Amino acid sequence: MKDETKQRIIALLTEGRDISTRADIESRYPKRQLASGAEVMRVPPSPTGFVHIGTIYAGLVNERIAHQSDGMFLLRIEDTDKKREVEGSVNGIKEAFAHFGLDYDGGPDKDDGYGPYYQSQRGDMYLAYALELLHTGWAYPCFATSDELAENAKKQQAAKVRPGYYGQWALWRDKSDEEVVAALDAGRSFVLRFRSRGSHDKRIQFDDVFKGHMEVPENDLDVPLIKSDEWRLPTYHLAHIVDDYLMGTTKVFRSDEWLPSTALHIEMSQALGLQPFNYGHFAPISILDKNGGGKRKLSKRKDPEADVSFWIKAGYPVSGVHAYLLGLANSNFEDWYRANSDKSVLDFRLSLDKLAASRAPLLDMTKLENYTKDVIARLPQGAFNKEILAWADLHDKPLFDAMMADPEYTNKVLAIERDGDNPRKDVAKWSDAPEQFTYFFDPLVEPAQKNDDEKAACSAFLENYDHAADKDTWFENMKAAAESAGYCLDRKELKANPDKYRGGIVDFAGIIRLALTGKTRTPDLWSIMQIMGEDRVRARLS
RNA sequence: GGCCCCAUCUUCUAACGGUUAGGAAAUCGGGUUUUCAUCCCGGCAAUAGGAGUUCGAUUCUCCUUGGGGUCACCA
Repeated sequence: MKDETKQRIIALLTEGRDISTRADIESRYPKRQLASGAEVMRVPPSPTGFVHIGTIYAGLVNERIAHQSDGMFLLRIEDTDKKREVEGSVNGIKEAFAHFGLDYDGGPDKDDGYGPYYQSQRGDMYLAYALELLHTGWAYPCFATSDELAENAKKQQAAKVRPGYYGQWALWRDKSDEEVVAALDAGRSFVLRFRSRGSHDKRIQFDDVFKGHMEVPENDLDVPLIKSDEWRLPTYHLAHIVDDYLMGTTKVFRSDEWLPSTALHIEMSQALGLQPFNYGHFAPISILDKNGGGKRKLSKRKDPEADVSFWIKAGYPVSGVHAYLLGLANSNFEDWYRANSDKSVLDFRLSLDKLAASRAPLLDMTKLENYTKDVIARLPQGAFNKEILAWADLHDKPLFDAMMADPEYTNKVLAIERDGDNPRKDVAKWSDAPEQFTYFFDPLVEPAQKNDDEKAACSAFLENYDHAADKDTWFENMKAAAESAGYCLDRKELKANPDKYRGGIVDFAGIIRLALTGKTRTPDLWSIMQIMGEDRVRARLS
């Protein structure tokens, strides 16, 4: 291609804008001054909808590796596809990162000197590198229409050859200068494509942080570098190379879907005279298909738990989520967690060699709740109250109002059986609050309908009830009530003559519990009654 | 279809080539708590299949099967 033609292409790409040279740009982004061993990690979500829990997982891993090594953690918004962009997504990303405690050192609205962290604001930089590639013969314009591309693919399918834009199938790779000029004259739109020098028959090697030594075919795809749209933004491939180079990324962690394009990214690095990145590919979190189809990637459509706003609304405590995710990343976390119950989960040191996430781990909400229950049980009372109230304020106004109406009573309610070495573990997420506490608040409780047996049991209980009694005496009283109502106090006796009794003390207590709370599983009855007060107890049982 | 990744209990996983294949979650059973939980103890449960290398294979090699990814002007 003649220089003159290249100049025309450049003029069209830049639309008269003054594009800095690569040297200029690189002088503005000097190498970061960091201690040796410090890692610069990043997570690059695209603002195309809600935030995926996998992004939080990747974010946590990258953030831990960065900050454990006194390095930097960056959040880069990959918004090069303006058509797919969804309004408000960036806010969602920022909120989700804030919610899950992923503090980035560089990111949207937080420039550490290596920004901007919106790719759409870095267009000129990508162009500078793209133009260099054009000059050095590593790029060329392609005027193919989508119809032509589709026809190409059809032919390849018919010929049973490997699909893709490469070699002889690269329509515009070897066009003459005249043909390019003609297309330019006709005003046809074009993309700038990479001119690969690789061969599918040859193999290249690289070391993956997680998967170890890899050997794959060389890239030979002439992928688009710069799109034909009005913004002239780059595709992911170019943006990744340029950004991670300028931002000083030391390790590129990404999900497995990027593995096949790693050969391309290595070739592109070489085309720009750069050292290829240190890549690490991990399997994305998946979920068990409800229709029995087996494991699959967590899908935004079918699985509400893929969306972090589900997690936030449900009110899973952040450190419990951290614990679960850390356990997914490093299986030795569980042992550490048990041995260090007094420490913050973020004191755990994540190790890369154990993060051999080879298979897609299944999201296990039950195991997650096992962690969150424990985390909540360990929470200081003040923090617990604050979280419950905050959740209720947002999601259960009646409960919130009832709680606020009598703070002293509410404090007692929320503190029930949370002290001591073995606190209750009834609450796995803040949205469990209504189920656990609503029954304490009169305005929210429907009077229980009692059958004759229940009525008899309740009145027997009340006859023997002494609100001022201590727990032991209270229990003696309950036993007396049970006996008078026809319940057996002795297990063996009950087992021997089950027909002689209405049931055991367990059954009697169960009736009282149900009448008092409407539930079969609650904290200790005496404690509940002490908190509720005599009037309320008598009202509910009569 | 080509290429690539992956394969241990139901789930998450551990095991320098030598272990009764370990732990955790779930589940089941027992115990403590004269109620509910907590807590403690125990049970059930796996190396996808087939060759090969080796004294010895979950571990290394190959094949088969199965799952996933990719081959877009999406990232």
